Amino acid sequence: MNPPDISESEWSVMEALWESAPQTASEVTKVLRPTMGWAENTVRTLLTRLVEKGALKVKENASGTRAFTPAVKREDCVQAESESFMQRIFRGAAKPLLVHFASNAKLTPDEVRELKKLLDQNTTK
Amino acid sequence: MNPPDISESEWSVMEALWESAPQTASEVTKVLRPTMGWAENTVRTLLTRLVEKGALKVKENASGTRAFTPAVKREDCVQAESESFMQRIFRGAAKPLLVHFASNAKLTPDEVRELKKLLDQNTTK
DNA sequence: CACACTTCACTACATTTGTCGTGATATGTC
DNA sequence: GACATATCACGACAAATGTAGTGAAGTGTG
Repeated sequence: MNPPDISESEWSVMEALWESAPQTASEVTKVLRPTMGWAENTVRTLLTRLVEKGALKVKENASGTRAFTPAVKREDCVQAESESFMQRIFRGAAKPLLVHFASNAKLTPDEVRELKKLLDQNTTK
Repeated sequence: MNPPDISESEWSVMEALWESAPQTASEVTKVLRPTMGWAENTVRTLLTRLVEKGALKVKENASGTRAFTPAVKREDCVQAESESFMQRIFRGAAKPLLVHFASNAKLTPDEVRELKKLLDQNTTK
């Protein structure tokens, strides 16, 4: 039910597929090679592991090649990672976390306005 | 210069020592056993690894036993972990991160007020 | 059809992490 | 001084991660 654990390298692969899916192994490789510099087999290994973990689904097309599609929603994974990060580093407390990032971030006045609005909704909700 | 990578289990050990230092291995064990259920040797291994990584310093006292003290500041480690988390999950962008946590957190009106103030300072700074 | 190229399934192998166990040493207690 | 205890340094070992190589099998091309 919960999104599976996705390692750092695997996360890059997932991003490529959340961005656009389905994609074959070679397609994903083409996308990631510039940034990651990975050999195609490396990408294939990551894809296989992600399928085993249930994070991806494979679809075999007519010509026998396979394409990969996310089986979990990005938002769910973000949620899970965020939760675990907050636990680990901020002892589960949202406020210190927000304080940390709100103090360190460089934001435009517009973004600040938007965030303040979100915070207001938070209160009233 | 940069804080070393600190794994999840290791982080618990660091927390114990940031909380109070110096402490001997047995003291740290006593602190962590209830929550973690670790054998003393497990704690010792983690301590040793943290020393190797340069996250802890050892001080041998008169009686030959050793006590551990953080060699890196918690704030610096939090900073590093936060940065890498933001990179990984939010592609380095602070705003979506803040949106995520601001939307999901349960905050008291007071906390909301405080955060809004922080955001304002952010703008003017 | 024979060969080159693509796609895969397997295997491999070093590191890091999580969890200890063993055996030597040092110390406090009778 | 002999024994129970506490403390350490080392070694162990499985699972997860990062990063590929090999060899078989399918496919398009002359």
